[in-house]
Amino acid sequence: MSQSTGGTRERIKAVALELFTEQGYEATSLREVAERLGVTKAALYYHFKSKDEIVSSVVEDRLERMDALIAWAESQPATLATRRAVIERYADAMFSGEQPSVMRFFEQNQTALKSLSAGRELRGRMFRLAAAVCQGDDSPGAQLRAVLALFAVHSSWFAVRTPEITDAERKRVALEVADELLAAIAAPPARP
Amino acid sequence: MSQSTGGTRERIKAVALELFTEQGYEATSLREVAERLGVTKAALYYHFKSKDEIVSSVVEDRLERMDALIAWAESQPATLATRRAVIERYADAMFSGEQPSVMRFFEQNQTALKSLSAGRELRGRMFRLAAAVCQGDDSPGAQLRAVLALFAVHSSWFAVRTPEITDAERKRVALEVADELLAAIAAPPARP
DNA sequence: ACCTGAACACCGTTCAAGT
DNA sequence: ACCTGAACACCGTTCAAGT
Repeated sequence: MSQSTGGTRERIKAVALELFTEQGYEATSLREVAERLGVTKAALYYHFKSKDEIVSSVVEDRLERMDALIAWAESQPATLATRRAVIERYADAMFSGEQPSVMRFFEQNQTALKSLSAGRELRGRMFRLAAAVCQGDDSPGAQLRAVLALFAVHSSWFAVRTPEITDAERKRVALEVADELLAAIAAPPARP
Repeated sequence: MSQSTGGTRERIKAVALELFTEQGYEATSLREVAERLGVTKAALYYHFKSKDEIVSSVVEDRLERMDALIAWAESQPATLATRRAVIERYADAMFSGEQPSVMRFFEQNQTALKSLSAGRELRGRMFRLAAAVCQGDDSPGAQLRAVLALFAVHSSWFAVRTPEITDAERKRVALEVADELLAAIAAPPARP
């Protein structure tokens, strides 16, 4: 509908995501992005308000997915089954569609993301999701286990150095380790 | 001995570490560092070859500690007791002396560190240490658990949001969770 | 040995101007 | 609506020059 900007806006997003992931956000200049598109640096500012805002648009989908997941997680009972389901859905989201590239970008640019609005939003969502995962047990141990269970999904992308391992295998092992961590979070007494 | 540079070099390191941690490496300009010291930007280049090299000098101690720990870890038998001892020593190093500030810098600047020589060195050491921790079991699950055990130490700094928790408590809970993860790494058959 | 002043190429951003 | 050219203040780095 409001897609009046032809394809240029999408092409900028794609090229920026690629370069930001390869070289890092700060290390990639808008001149490079513009050159790759055969366009002038100033042209980018017709489509985006700032460099920061290019990242926001890339990360948008992911933020929405996380919001949906958080809402769902918070609506479920605080049981082990819920915790496992949340992590599994998270892993599904991370390993599916075009999210893996966004994911690699995220891993590469954690620090830069801190000073970007989109980055702070993402970080906030991670903490809310972790809180939802350890819902019903707010002990330090539970908080740490919840965060590490989410990290297990992320880490499986780079921590496992076995050659020729498939994405499916990475996911399986991530969930296996996450499950162990979650099992040590206490479930509150069942409510009548 | 070769400490001919009075105290300026050390003052630069201290101020840079502080600002880099607060605002991030890329977001901190050398002008800010210089101004804080009442000195000109160019003066910094008398003491350091580049901005990058300021970080290297800050991270130097830590690299040496990690080298020592890796060497020790690799010389020990591949038992659960060793894995636990490595993580415990790692935690001790992270929680002691002036390392906590370097640690926070490290957490804040993971991405920037990737394009810095010092950062790549640190990352390399982390992987070697993880490999040493899961020595004797190179399955994907073991690799992931080893990395997460190290992460547990790091994460305890920010993942646990309980107010008024002490550093000692953070360390205790980190080691508790790490121990669980390590227990699931297989020990090779004992050698005669 | 220690530091300054001035210059360098590059950065993100703005804006009047063109089609 | 879409893009350019030229300018802005700022960045990291260099270097001749001062003490």
